[in-house]
Amino acid sequence: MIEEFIKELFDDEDYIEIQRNDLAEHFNCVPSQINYVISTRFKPAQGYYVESKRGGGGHISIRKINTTKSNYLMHAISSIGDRITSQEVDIFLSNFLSYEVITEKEAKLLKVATSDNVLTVPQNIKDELRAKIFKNMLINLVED
Amino acid sequence: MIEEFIKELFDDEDYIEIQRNDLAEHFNCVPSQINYVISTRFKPAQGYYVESKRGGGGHISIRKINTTKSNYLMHAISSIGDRITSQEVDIFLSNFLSYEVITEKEAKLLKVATSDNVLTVPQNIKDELRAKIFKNMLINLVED
DNA sequence: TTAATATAGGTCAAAGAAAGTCAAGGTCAA
DNA sequence: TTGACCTTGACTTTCTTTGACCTATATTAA
Repeated sequence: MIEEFIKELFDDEDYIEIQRNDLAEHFNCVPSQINYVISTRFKPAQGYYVESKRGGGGHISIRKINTTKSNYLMHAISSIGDRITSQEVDIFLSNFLSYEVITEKEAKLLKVATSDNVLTVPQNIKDELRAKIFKNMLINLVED
Repeated sequence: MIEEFIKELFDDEDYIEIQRNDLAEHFNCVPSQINYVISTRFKPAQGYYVESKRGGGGHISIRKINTTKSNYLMHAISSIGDRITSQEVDIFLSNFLSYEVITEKEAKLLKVATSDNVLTVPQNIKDELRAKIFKNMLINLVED
């Protein structure tokens, strides 16, 4: 019941905040019951990220993480061949950004690490090296 | 609430002055509550520099400082020469992490993009390329 | 020019308000 | 009757609120 209740709270949003004691009272159970539900039903593996704060005004916040992001990235990675140009990287990045699978900061890191200016190696191996760096970095952005 | 209120006061400026008693009255709390908020939410580590003056016309001034993180990173960047080994990168990263100037995820990206496995170029230019990639990525982590 | 007074802000410790942990016991289906 | 899952509550940890008392600065009166 508590699990259901919390999930309904999301209602289109991907972030909610609850108060442990209030919820416990609402369900007429001990507060630690809430912890139990959260730790068994809202694990990262289930696609949730939980934070909390104690003391006055304290609360528990739960964020839905988009597991499809990982799938999206994995798909992109496998579609990249042995070589990639700087322009192609740009296209990937702008797609990733518009689908919000990576952050601005991460995009910048990816771009810089694969930019022509930085990769001062002979033309014939540049795109190959770029593909290696790019793919390996992306793999590390896939969440588990 | 008080934290929010103060942060909104900045509104493009990087310097504000508040009066402790006024603020306390506005929020209907004891004046020392203001001190509490300031000391927990506007620490130097959070990028703020606080000064105050007692007596008539007294006030508390808060200045947004260019986070020490940026300075720390800038310093690190300029200390890196034209070449760097993979082991040296590791040391930098573990320092960055312990000073919390970068996130785990960013550290992973930096490591991957500069790792020996990924940089498949001749030994003699490997450390040089690594330094270029590393420094350029770091520059993009410096916030403004 | 002092001395007194008013007007700020500072400190700290105690009490209060949440949330976290963990182990003991309960339930129930296989 | 055993194992997986759930419930409970005593105790702990973390964060916030409050108020009594302290210190610094400005203003005014003597």
